[in-house]
Amino acid sequence: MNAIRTARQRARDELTREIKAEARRQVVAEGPQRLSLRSIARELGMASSAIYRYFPSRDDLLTALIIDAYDSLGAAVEHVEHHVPRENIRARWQAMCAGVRSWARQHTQEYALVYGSPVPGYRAPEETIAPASRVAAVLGQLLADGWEANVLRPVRAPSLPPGLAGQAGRVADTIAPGVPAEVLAQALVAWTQLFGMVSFELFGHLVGSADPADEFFDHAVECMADLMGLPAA
Amino acid sequence: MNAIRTARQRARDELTREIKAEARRQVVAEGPQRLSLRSIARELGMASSAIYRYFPSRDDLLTALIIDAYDSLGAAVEHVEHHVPRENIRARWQAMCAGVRSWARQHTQEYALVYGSPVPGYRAPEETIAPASRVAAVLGQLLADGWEANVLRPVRAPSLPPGLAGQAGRVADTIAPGVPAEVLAQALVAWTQLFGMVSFELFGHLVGSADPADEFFDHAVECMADLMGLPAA
DNA sequence: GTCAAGTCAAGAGCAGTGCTCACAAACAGG
DNA sequence: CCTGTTTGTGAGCACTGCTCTTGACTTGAC
Repeated sequence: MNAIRTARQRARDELTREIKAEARRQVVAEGPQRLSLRSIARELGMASSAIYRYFPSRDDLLTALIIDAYDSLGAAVEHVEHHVPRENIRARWQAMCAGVRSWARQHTQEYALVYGSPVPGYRAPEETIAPASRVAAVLGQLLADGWEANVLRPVRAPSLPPGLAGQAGRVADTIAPGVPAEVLAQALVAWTQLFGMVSFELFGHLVGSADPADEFFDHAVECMADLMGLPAA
Repeated sequence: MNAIRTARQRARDELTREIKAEARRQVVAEGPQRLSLRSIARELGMASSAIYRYFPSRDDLLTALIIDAYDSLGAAVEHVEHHVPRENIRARWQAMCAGVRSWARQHTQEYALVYGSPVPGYRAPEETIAPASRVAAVLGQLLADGWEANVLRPVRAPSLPPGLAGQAGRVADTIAPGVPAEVLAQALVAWTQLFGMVSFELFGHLVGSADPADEFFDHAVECMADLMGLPAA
Protein backbone atom coordinates (compact mmCIF):
# COMPACT_ATOMS: atom_id res chain seq x y z
CA MET A 1 0.00 0.00 0.00
CA ASN A 2 1.20 3.45 -0.80
CA ALA A 3 0.16 6.28 1.47
CA ILE A 4 0.22 8.62 -1.49
CA ARG A 5 -2.73 7.53 -3.52
CA THR A 6 -3.16 8.52 -7.07
CA ALA A 7 -5.52 11.33 -7.91
CA ARG A 8 -7.92 8.82 -9.35
CA GLN A 9 -7.92 6.78 -6.17
CA ARG A 10 -8.52 9.85 -4.04
CA ALA A 11 -11.45 10.90 -6.19
CA ARG A 12 -12.84 7.42 -5.99
CA ASP A 13 -12.63 7.31 -2.21
CA GLU A 14 -14.24 10.69 -1.91
CA LEU A 15 -17.10 9.80 -4.22
CA THR A 16 -17.63 6.53 -2.37
CA ARG A 17 -17.93 8.50 0.84
CA GLU A 18 -20.31 11.00 -0.73
CA ILE A 19 -22.54 8.28 -2.09
CA LYS A 20 -22.69 6.61 1.29
CA ALA A 21 -23.37 9.93 2.99
CA GLU A 22 -26.24 10.74 0.67
CA ALA A 23 -27.57 7.20 1.01
CA ARG A 24 -27.46 7.47 4.78
CA ARG A 25 -29.26 10.81 4.56
CA GLN A 26 -32.05 9.17 2.58
CA VAL A 27 -32.28 6.15 4.85
CA VAL A 28 -32.46 8.35 7.92
CA ALA A 29 -35.05 10.59 6.31
CA GLU A 30 -37.33 8.02 4.74
CA GLY A 31 -36.24 4.54 5.66
CA PRO A 32 -34.28 1.89 3.81
CA GLN A 33 -37.33 1.15 1.68
CA ARG A 34 -37.16 4.47 -0.09
CA LEU A 35 -33.45 4.42 -0.71
CA SER A 36 -33.02 4.95 -4.43
CA LEU A 37 -29.80 4.87 -6.38
CA ARG A 38 -31.29 7.14 -9.01
CA SER A 39 -32.15 9.85 -6.53
CA ILE A 40 -28.69 9.61 -5.01
CA ALA A 41 -27.21 10.11 -8.45
CA ARG A 42 -29.58 13.00 -9.07
CA GLU A 43 -28.56 14.63 -5.81
CA LEU A 44 -24.89 14.18 -6.59
CA GLY A 45 -25.32 15.44 -10.13
CA MET A 46 -24.19 12.29 -11.87
CA ALA A 47 -25.69 9.60 -14.06
CA SER A 48 -27.46 6.82 -12.23
CA SER A 49 -25.37 4.24 -13.98
CA ALA A 50 -22.21 5.75 -12.55
CA ILE A 51 -23.19 4.66 -9.06
CA TYR A 52 -22.65 1.07 -10.15
CA ARG A 53 -18.95 1.79 -10.55
CA TYR A 54 -18.86 2.20 -6.78
CA PHE A 55 -21.48 -0.20 -5.50
CA PRO A 56 -22.40 -3.20 -7.63
CA SER A 57 -25.99 -3.16 -6.41
CA ARG A 58 -28.43 -1.43 -4.13
CA ASP A 59 -28.05 -4.22 -1.59
CA ASP A 60 -24.30 -3.73 -1.50
CA LEU A 61 -24.82 -0.08 -0.71
CA LEU A 62 -27.15 -1.07 2.11
CA THR A 63 -24.61 -3.58 3.39
CA ALA A 64 -22.02 -0.81 3.51
CA LEU A 65 -24.43 1.31 5.52
CA ILE A 66 -25.04 -1.61 7.87
CA ILE A 67 -21.35 -2.00 8.53
CA ASP A 68 -21.04 1.70 9.22
CA ALA A 69 -24.01 1.52 11.57
CA TYR A 70 -22.47 -1.35 13.54
CA ASP A 71 -19.31 0.64 13.80
CA SER A 72 -21.10 3.79 14.89
CA LEU A 73 -23.02 1.92 17.58
CA GLY A 74 -19.88 0.20 18.78
CA ALA A 75 -18.00 3.47 19.00
CA ALA A 76 -20.82 5.19 20.86
CA VAL A 77 -21.12 2.40 23.43
CA GLU A 78 -17.36 2.20 23.90
CA HIS A 79 -17.30 5.93 24.45
CA VAL A 80 -19.89 6.11 27.21
CA GLU A 81 -18.61 2.94 28.87
CA HIS A 82 -15.06 4.27 29.03
CA HIS A 83 -16.16 7.23 31.13
CA VAL A 84 -17.09 4.99 34.04
CA PRO A 85 -14.56 3.93 36.70
CA ARG A 86 -13.20 0.57 35.60
CA GLU A 87 -13.76 -1.07 38.98
CA ASN A 88 -17.49 -0.29 39.07
CA ILE A 89 -18.66 -3.23 36.99
CA ARG A 90 -22.36 -2.66 37.48
CA ALA A 91 -22.10 1.00 36.51
CA ARG A 92 -20.27 -0.02 33.37
CA TRP A 93 -23.13 -2.37 32.47
CA GLN A 94 -25.66 0.37 33.14
CA ALA A 95 -23.66 2.79 31.03
CA MET A 96 -23.41 0.44 28.08
CA CYS A 97 -27.12 -0.33 28.20
CA ALA A 98 -27.92 3.38 28.27
CA GLY A 99 -25.48 3.86 25.43
CA VAL A 100 -27.16 1.25 23.28
CA ARG A 101 -30.59 2.70 23.93
CA SER A 102 -29.61 6.28 23.37
CA TRP A 103 -27.79 5.49 20.14
CA ALA A 104 -30.76 3.47 18.98
CA ARG A 105 -33.17 6.30 19.71
CA GLN A 106 -30.99 8.80 17.91
CA HIS A 107 -30.43 6.51 14.93
CA THR A 108 -33.74 4.72 14.61
CA GLN A 109 -33.47 3.83 10.96
CA GLU A 110 -29.91 2.64 11.22
CA TYR A 111 -30.82 0.55 14.24
CA ALA A 112 -33.69 -0.95 12.29
CA LEU A 113 -31.32 -1.62 9.42
CA VAL A 114 -29.06 -3.63 11.69
CA TYR A 115 -31.36 -5.25 14.23
CA GLY A 116 -34.63 -5.23 12.32
CA SER A 117 -35.70 -7.80 9.82
CA PRO A 118 -32.94 -8.58 7.32
CA VAL A 119 -34.24 -6.83 4.23
CA PRO A 120 -32.81 -8.54 1.17
CA GLY A 121 -33.70 -12.04 2.25
CA TYR A 122 -30.25 -13.00 3.33
CA ARG A 123 -27.45 -11.03 4.83
CA ALA A 124 -23.84 -10.95 3.72
CA PRO A 125 -22.32 -12.33 6.88
CA GLU A 126 -18.56 -12.17 6.55
CA GLU A 127 -18.05 -8.43 6.39
CA THR A 128 -20.59 -7.67 9.09
CA ILE A 129 -19.64 -9.98 11.94
CA ALA A 130 -16.48 -8.11 12.89
CA PRO A 131 -18.11 -4.70 13.44
CA ALA A 132 -21.12 -6.45 14.94
CA SER A 133 -19.12 -7.98 17.74
CA ARG A 134 -17.63 -4.66 18.71
CA VAL A 135 -20.39 -3.74 21.14
CA ALA A 136 -20.54 -7.30 22.42
CA ALA A 137 -16.86 -7.02 23.23
CA VAL A 138 -17.66 -4.23 25.67
CA LEU A 139 -19.86 -6.55 27.68
CA GLY A 140 -17.25 -9.27 27.46
CA GLN A 141 -14.46 -7.07 28.77
CA LEU A 142 -16.64 -5.84 31.60
CA LEU A 143 -17.42 -9.40 32.64
CA ALA A 144 -13.79 -10.42 32.35
CA ASP A 145 -12.75 -7.54 34.59
CA GLY A 146 -15.44 -8.40 37.10
CA TRP A 147 -14.49 -12.05 37.13
CA GLU A 148 -10.84 -11.32 37.55
CA ALA A 149 -11.61 -9.02 40.47
CA ASN A 150 -13.75 -11.80 41.90
CA VAL A 151 -16.81 -9.62 42.42
CA LEU A 152 -19.30 -11.48 40.20
CA ARG A 153 -21.99 -13.31 42.14
CA PRO A 154 -24.19 -14.83 39.45
CA VAL A 155 -27.62 -16.18 40.30
CA ARG A 156 -27.43 -19.93 40.86
CA ALA A 157 -27.09 -21.34 37.41
CA PRO A 158 -28.24 -24.93 37.15
CA SER A 159 -25.50 -26.90 35.48
CA LEU A 160 -25.60 -25.97 31.81
CA PRO A 161 -26.46 -28.60 29.20
CA PRO A 162 -23.29 -29.61 27.35
CA GLY A 163 -24.14 -27.87 24.09
CA LEU A 164 -24.83 -24.54 25.69
CA ALA A 165 -21.78 -24.86 27.90
CA GLY A 166 -19.66 -25.38 24.82
CA GLN A 167 -21.18 -22.44 22.98
CA ALA A 168 -20.89 -20.13 25.95
CA GLY A 169 -17.34 -21.28 26.56
CA ARG A 170 -16.37 -20.51 23.00
CA VAL A 171 -17.88 -17.04 23.25
CA ALA A 172 -16.02 -16.50 26.50
CA ASP A 173 -12.74 -17.49 24.86
CA THR A 174 -13.05 -14.85 22.18
CA ILE A 175 -14.69 -12.05 24.10
CA ALA A 176 -14.33 -12.58 27.85
CA PRO A 177 -11.30 -14.73 28.55
CA GLY A 178 -11.42 -16.52 31.88
CA VAL A 179 -15.12 -16.04 32.48
CA PRO A 180 -16.91 -19.35 33.08
CA ALA A 181 -19.61 -20.50 30.71
CA GLU A 182 -22.30 -20.24 33.39
CA VAL A 183 -21.80 -16.50 33.67
CA LEU A 184 -21.69 -16.07 29.93
CA ALA A 185 -24.93 -17.94 29.47
CA GLN A 186 -26.62 -15.47 31.78
CA ALA A 187 -24.96 -12.64 29.88
CA LEU A 188 -26.47 -13.93 26.67
CA VAL A 189 -29.87 -13.80 28.30
CA ALA A 190 -29.24 -10.23 29.41
CA TRP A 191 -27.93 -9.39 25.96
CA THR A 192 -31.01 -10.61 24.16
CA GLN A 193 -33.23 -8.92 26.74
CA LEU A 194 -31.49 -5.61 26.15
CA PHE A 195 -31.92 -5.65 22.40
CA GLY A 196 -35.40 -7.10 22.59
CA MET A 197 -36.43 -4.25 24.85
CA VAL A 198 -34.85 -1.58 22.68
CA SER A 199 -36.40 -3.08 19.55
CA PHE A 200 -39.82 -3.21 21.16
CA GLU A 201 -39.52 0.41 22.21
CA LEU A 202 -38.40 1.65 18.80
CA PHE A 203 -40.79 -0.50 16.80
CA GLY A 204 -43.80 0.51 18.85
CA HIS A 205 -44.51 -2.74 20.66
CA LEU A 206 -44.56 -1.06 24.06
CA VAL A 207 -47.14 1.60 23.25
CA GLY A 208 -49.90 -0.11 25.18
CA SER A 209 -47.76 -1.00 28.16
CA ALA A 210 -44.49 0.77 29.01
CA ASP A 211 -44.71 3.61 26.57
CA PRO A 212 -42.39 6.14 28.07
CA ALA A 213 -39.91 3.34 28.52
CA ASP A 214 -37.32 5.09 30.67
CA GLU A 215 -38.31 3.63 34.00
CA PHE A 216 -38.99 0.20 32.58
CA PHE A 217 -35.64 0.26 30.87
CA ASP A 218 -33.81 1.04 34.11
CA HIS A 219 -35.77 -1.65 35.89
CA ALA A 220 -34.86 -4.27 33.33
CA VAL A 221 -31.21 -3.25 33.36
CA GLU A 222 -31.15 -3.81 37.12
CA CYS A 223 -32.86 -7.18 36.82
CA MET A 224 -30.32 -8.32 34.26
CA ALA A 225 -27.43 -6.97 36.31
CA ASP A 226 -28.65 -9.09 39.19
CA LEU A 227 -29.01 -12.09 36.90
CA MET A 228 -25.38 -11.77 35.87
CA GLY A 229 -24.38 -11.17 39.47
CA LEU A 230 -22.87 -7.74 38.96
CA PRO A 231 -22.00 -6.29 42.38
CA ALA A 232 -24.46 -3.75 43.72
CA ALA A 233 -22.03 -1.05 44.77
CA MET B 1 -76.31 -7.59 8.76
CA ASN B 2 -77.88 -10.25 6.71
CA ALA B 3 -76.42 -13.73 6.87
CA ILE B 4 -77.46 -14.26 3.28
CA ARG B 5 -75.12 -12.00 1.43
CA THR B 6 -75.61 -11.01 -2.10
CA ALA B 7 -73.71 -12.82 -4.82
CA ARG B 8 -71.61 -9.71 -5.28
CA GLN B 9 -70.68 -9.62 -1.62
CA ARG B 10 -69.75 -13.29 -1.62
CA ALA B 11 -67.58 -12.85 -4.68
CA ARG B 12 -65.91 -9.89 -3.05
CA ASP B 13 -65.10 -11.78 0.15
CA GLU B 14 -63.73 -14.68 -1.78
CA LEU B 15 -61.53 -12.53 -3.99
CA THR B 16 -60.30 -10.63 -0.95
CA ARG B 17 -59.28 -13.93 0.58
CA GLU B 18 -57.61 -15.09 -2.60
CA ILE B 19 -55.63 -11.89 -2.91
CA LYS B 20 -54.44 -12.19 0.66
CA ALA B 21 -53.58 -15.84 0.16
CA GLU B 22 -51.51 -15.15 -2.93
CA ALA B 23 -49.88 -12.18 -1.19
CA ARG B 24 -49.00 -14.35 1.78
CA ARG B 25 -47.57 -16.95 -0.55
CA GLN B 26 -45.31 -14.33 -2.08
CA VAL B 27 -44.25 -12.89 1.25
CA VAL B 28 -43.41 -16.33 2.57
CA ALA B 29 -41.52 -17.21 -0.56
CA GLU B 30 -39.56 -14.04 -1.17
CA GLY B 31 -40.10 -11.62 1.66
CA PRO B 32 -42.29 -8.56 2.05
CA GLN B 33 -39.88 -6.59 -0.11
CA ARG B 34 -40.76 -8.51 -3.22
CA LEU B 35 -44.49 -8.46 -2.73
CA SER B 36 -45.91 -7.05 -5.92
CA LEU B 37 -49.52 -6.21 -6.63
CA ARG B 38 -48.97 -6.69 -10.32
CA SER B 39 -47.70 -10.22 -9.92
CA ILE B 40 -50.61 -11.04 -7.63
CA ALA B 41 -52.97 -9.82 -10.30
CA ARG B 42 -51.09 -11.79 -12.91
CA GLU B 43 -51.31 -14.94 -10.82
CA LEU B 44 -55.02 -14.41 -10.25
CA GLY B 45 -55.65 -13.63 -13.91
CA MET B 46 -56.99 -10.15 -13.40
CA ALA B 47 -55.92 -6.63 -14.25
CA SER B 48 -53.48 -5.10 -11.79
CA SER B 49 -55.73 -2.13 -11.31
CA ALA B 50 -58.52 -4.37 -10.08
CA ILE B 51 -56.56 -5.13 -6.93
CA TYR B 52 -57.13 -1.57 -5.86
CA ARG B 53 -60.85 -2.26 -5.58
CA TYR B 54 -59.96 -4.53 -2.69
CA PHE B 55 -56.91 -2.95 -1.08
CA PRO B 56 -56.35 0.76 -1.53
CA SER B 57 -52.59 0.37 -1.52
CA ARG B 58 -49.77 -2.09 -1.19
CA ASP B 59 -49.24 -1.05 2.40
CA ASP B 60 -52.85 -1.78 3.25
CA LEU B 61 -52.43 -5.27 1.89
CA LEU B 62 -49.37 -5.69 4.07
CA THR B 63 -51.28 -4.40 7.07
CA ALA B 64 -53.93 -7.02 6.45
CA LEU B 65 -51.25 -9.68 6.35
CA ILE B 66 -49.82 -8.34 9.60
CA ILE B 67 -53.18 -8.63 11.33
CA ASP B 68 -53.56 -12.18 10.08
CA ALA B 69 -50.06 -13.01 11.30
CA TYR B 70 -50.80 -11.67 14.78
CA ASP B 71 -53.92 -13.75 14.81
CA SER B 72 -52.15 -16.85 13.62
CA LEU B 73 -49.44 -16.50 16.26
CA GLY B 74 -52.01 -15.87 18.95
CA ALA B 75 -54.01 -18.92 17.96
CA ALA B 76 -50.93 -21.14 17.85
CA VAL B 77 -49.76 -20.06 21.28
CA GLU B 78 -53.21 -20.40 22.78
CA HIS B 79 -53.42 -23.88 21.35
CA VAL B 80 -50.19 -25.25 22.82
CA GLU B 81 -50.75 -23.49 26.13
CA HIS B 82 -54.20 -24.97 26.53
CA HIS B 83 -52.82 -28.50 26.44
CA VAL B 84 -50.99 -27.99 29.71
CA PRO B 85 -52.62 -28.63 33.10
CA ARG B 86 -53.97 -25.29 34.29
CA GLU B 87 -52.40 -25.58 37.72
CA ASN B 88 -48.85 -26.02 36.41
CA ILE B 89 -48.05 -22.36 35.91
CA ARG B 90 -44.42 -22.85 35.02
CA ALA B 91 -45.18 -25.48 32.42
CA ARG B 92 -47.72 -23.14 30.88
CA TRP B 93 -45.04 -20.46 30.58
CA GLN B 94 -42.63 -22.95 29.05
CA ALA B 95 -45.30 -24.10 26.62
CA MET B 96 -46.16 -20.60 25.47
CA CYS B 97 -42.50 -19.72 24.98
CA ALA B 98 -41.98 -22.85 22.94
CA GLY B 99 -45.13 -22.01 21.03
CA VAL B 100 -43.89 -18.54 20.15
CA ARG B 101 -40.53 -19.85 19.02
CA SER B 102 -41.89 -22.71 17.00
CA TRP B 103 -44.46 -20.51 15.25
CA ALA B 104 -41.74 -17.96 14.54
CA ARG B 105 -39.45 -20.59 13.06
CA GLN B 106 -42.21 -21.96 10.89
CA HIS B 107 -43.37 -18.51 9.77
CA THR B 108 -40.13 -16.57 9.54
CA GLN B 109 -41.30 -13.96 7.09
CA GLU B 110 -44.55 -13.35 8.86
CA TYR B 111 -42.73 -13.03 12.16
CA ALA B 112 -40.39 -10.52 10.57
CA LEU B 113 -43.36 -8.67 9.20
CA VAL B 114 -44.78 -8.29 12.68
CA TYR B 115 -41.78 -8.02 14.97
CA GLY B 116 -39.14 -6.80 12.55
CA SER B 117 -38.61 -3.24 11.55
CA PRO B 118 -41.83 -1.50 10.61
CA VAL B 119 -41.47 -1.35 6.84
CA PRO B 120 -43.50 1.58 5.56
CA GLY B 121 -42.15 4.13 8.02
CA TYR B 122 -45.13 4.11 10.30
CA ARG B 123 -47.57 1.48 11.31
CA ALA B 124 -51.33 1.64 11.31
CA PRO B 125 -51.81 1.09 15.02
CA GLU B 126 -55.51 0.89 15.68
CA GLU B 127 -56.37 -2.26 13.78
CA THR B 128 -53.29 -4.13 14.92
CA ILE B 129 -53.27 -3.69 18.69
CA ALA B 130 -56.20 -5.99 19.33
CA PRO B 131 -54.76 -9.07 17.58
CA ALA B 132 -51.32 -8.12 18.89
CA SER B 133 -52.39 -8.39 22.50
CA ARG B 134 -53.83 -11.85 21.98
CA VAL B 135 -50.60 -13.70 22.77
CA ALA B 136 -49.83 -11.28 25.60
CA ALA B 137 -53.17 -12.21 27.09
CA VAL B 138 -51.97 -15.79 27.45
CA LEU B 139 -49.13 -14.68 29.68
CA GLY B 140 -51.52 -12.42 31.60
CA GLN B 141 -53.98 -15.19 32.26
CA LEU B 142 -51.24 -17.53 33.38
CA LEU B 143 -49.95 -14.96 35.83
CA ALA B 144 -53.43 -14.20 37.11
CA ASP B 145 -54.05 -17.89 37.74
CA GLY B 146 -50.73 -18.23 39.52
CA TRP B 147 -51.37 -15.20 41.65
CA GLU B 148 -54.83 -16.31 42.61
CA ALA B 149 -53.48 -19.73 43.61
CA ASN B 150 -50.81 -17.90 45.61
CA VAL B 151 -47.90 -19.81 44.11
CA LEU B 152 -45.96 -16.91 42.61
CA ARG B 153 -42.72 -16.13 44.40
CA PRO B 154 -41.21 -13.29 42.40
CA VAL B 155 -37.59 -12.30 42.82
CA ARG B 156 -37.33 -9.40 45.27
CA ALA B 157 -38.50 -6.43 43.26
CA PRO B 158 -37.17 -3.15 44.55
CA SER B 159 -40.10 -0.81 44.96
CA LEU B 160 -41.07 0.25 41.47
CA PRO B 161 -40.76 3.91 40.48
CA PRO B 162 -44.22 5.51 40.32
CA GLY B 163 -44.39 5.75 36.54
CA LEU B 164 -43.55 2.12 35.94
CA ALA B 165 -45.86 1.03 38.74
CA GLY B 166 -48.69 2.90 37.05
CA GLN B 167 -47.94 1.43 33.63
CA ALA B 168 -47.60 -2.10 34.96
CA GLY B 169 -50.76 -1.67 36.98
CA ARG B 170 -52.70 -0.59 33.94
CA VAL B 171 -51.44 -3.59 31.98
CA ALA B 172 -52.40 -5.84 34.86
CA ASP B 173 -55.92 -4.40 34.87
CA THR B 174 -56.53 -5.27 31.25
CA ILE B 175 -54.66 -8.53 30.96
CA ALA B 176 -53.96 -10.02 34.37
CA PRO B 177 -56.53 -8.75 36.87
CA GLY B 178 -55.37 -8.92 40.47
CA VAL B 179 -51.70 -9.36 39.73
CA PRO B 180 -49.59 -6.70 41.45
CA ALA B 181 -47.54 -4.28 39.39
CA GLU B 182 -44.25 -5.69 40.71
CA VAL B 183 -44.93 -9.08 39.16
CA LEU B 184 -46.05 -7.55 35.91
CA ALA B 185 -42.94 -5.45 35.63
CA GLN B 186 -40.89 -8.64 35.80
CA ALA B 187 -43.19 -10.22 33.27
CA LEU B 188 -42.52 -7.35 30.88
CA VAL B 189 -38.81 -8.04 31.25
CA ALA B 190 -39.37 -11.70 30.50
CA TRP B 191 -41.63 -10.77 27.60
CA THR B 192 -39.06 -8.56 25.92
CA GLN B 193 -36.37 -11.16 26.57
CA LEU B 194 -38.43 -13.83 24.86
CA PHE B 195 -39.03 -11.84 21.70
CA GLY B 196 -35.53 -10.43 21.68
CA MET B 197 -34.15 -13.94 21.80
CA VAL B 198 -36.44 -15.24 19.07
CA SER B 199 -35.68 -12.24 16.87
CA PHE B 200 -31.95 -12.69 17.34
CA GLU B 201 -32.23 -16.33 16.43
CA LEU B 202 -34.30 -15.75 13.31
CA PHE B 203 -32.38 -12.71 12.14
CA GLY B 204 -29.01 -14.38 12.49
CA HIS B 205 -27.62 -12.48 15.43
CA LEU B 206 -26.78 -15.65 17.34
CA VAL B 207 -24.71 -17.31 14.61
CA GLY B 208 -21.44 -16.61 16.36
CA SER B 209 -22.65 -17.55 19.81
CA ALA B 210 -25.68 -19.73 20.45
CA ASP B 211 -26.33 -20.92 16.95
CA PRO B 212 -28.35 -24.02 17.48
CA ALA B 213 -30.41 -22.04 19.95
CA ASP B 214 -32.45 -24.84 21.50
CA GLU B 215 -30.52 -25.22 24.72
CA PHE B 216 -29.96 -21.52 25.12
CA PHE B 217 -33.66 -20.96 24.59
CA ASP B 218 -34.60 -23.40 27.33
CA HIS B 219 -32.04 -21.87 29.64
CA ALA B 220 -33.40 -18.37 29.13
CA VAL B 221 -36.98 -19.53 29.60
CA GLU B 222 -35.99 -21.00 32.97
CA CYS B 223 -34.18 -17.83 33.99
CA MET B 224 -37.21 -15.74 33.16
CA ALA B 225 -39.54 -18.14 34.93
CA ASP B 226 -37.43 -17.72 38.03
CA LEU B 227 -37.48 -13.96 37.60
CA MET B 228 -41.27 -13.97 37.57
CA GLY B 229 -41.30 -16.41 40.47
CA LEU B 230 -43.14 -19.20 38.71
CA PRO B 231 -43.19 -22.26 41.00
CA ALA B 232 -40.64 -24.92 40.12
CA ALA B 233 -42.89 -27.96 40.23
C1' DG C 1 6.79 12.17 -25.01
C1' DT C 2 3.87 8.63 -26.90
C1' DC C 3 0.54 5.45 -26.79
C1' DA C 4 -1.76 1.22 -25.46
C1' DA C 5 -4.28 -0.45 -21.33
C1' DG C 6 -7.22 0.45 -17.97
C1' DT C 7 -10.83 3.24 -15.85
C1' DC C 8 -14.78 5.96 -15.74
C1' DA C 9 -19.18 8.71 -16.72
C1' DA C 10 -22.98 9.17 -19.77
C1' DG C 11 -27.10 7.95 -22.11
C1' DA C 12 -30.24 4.90 -24.02
C1' DG C 13 -32.86 1.14 -23.00
C1' DC C 14 -35.13 -3.10 -20.67
C1' DA C 15 -38.18 -4.93 -17.51
C1' DG C 16 -40.45 -4.12 -13.76
C1' DT C 17 -43.07 -1.36 -10.02
C1' DG C 18 -47.26 1.41 -7.52
C1' DC C 19 -50.95 3.93 -8.62
C1' DT C 20 -54.67 6.83 -11.34
C1' DC C 21 -58.28 7.41 -14.45
C1' DA C 22 -61.82 7.12 -17.99
C1' DC C 23 -64.65 3.74 -19.67
C1' DA C 24 -67.46 -0.36 -20.26
C1' DA C 25 -69.73 -4.25 -18.50
C1' DA C 26 -72.31 -6.57 -14.52
C1' DC C 27 -75.20 -6.43 -10.85
C1' DA C 28 -78.79 -4.57 -7.07
C1' DG C 29 -82.73 -2.65 -5.43
C1' DG C 30 -86.65 0.32 -6.35
C1' DC D 1 -87.43 -2.34 -16.51
C1' DC D 2 -84.16 0.81 -15.43
C1' DT D 3 -81.19 3.69 -12.50
C1' DG D 4 -77.28 3.89 -9.71
C1' DT D 5 -73.69 1.61 -7.59
C1' DT D 6 -69.84 -1.81 -8.07
C1' DT D 7 -66.61 -4.09 -10.39
C1' DG D 8 -63.04 -5.21 -14.06
C1' DT D 9 -60.25 -3.28 -17.97
C1' DG D 10 -56.45 -1.19 -20.33
C1' DA D 11 -53.85 2.69 -21.21
C1' DG D 12 -50.76 5.65 -19.11
C1' DC D 13 -47.66 8.30 -15.69
C1' DA D 14 -43.71 8.52 -13.04
C1' DC D 15 -40.69 5.92 -10.96
C1' DT D 16 -37.32 1.98 -9.85
C1' DG D 17 -32.82 -1.33 -10.37
C1' DC D 18 -29.83 -2.66 -13.56
C1' DT D 19 -27.20 -3.52 -18.27
C1' DC D 20 -24.68 -2.27 -22.17
C1' DT D 21 -22.42 0.45 -25.59
C1' DT D 22 -19.94 4.52 -26.56
C1' DG D 23 -16.73 7.90 -26.00
C1' DA D 24 -13.65 10.46 -23.01
C1' DC D 25 -10.24 10.46 -19.57
C1' DT D 26 -6.06 8.85 -16.61
C1' DT D 27 -2.16 5.95 -15.93
C1' DG D 28 2.19 3.99 -16.35
C1' DA D 29 5.46 1.61 -19.14
C1' DC D 30 8.22 2.18 -23.18
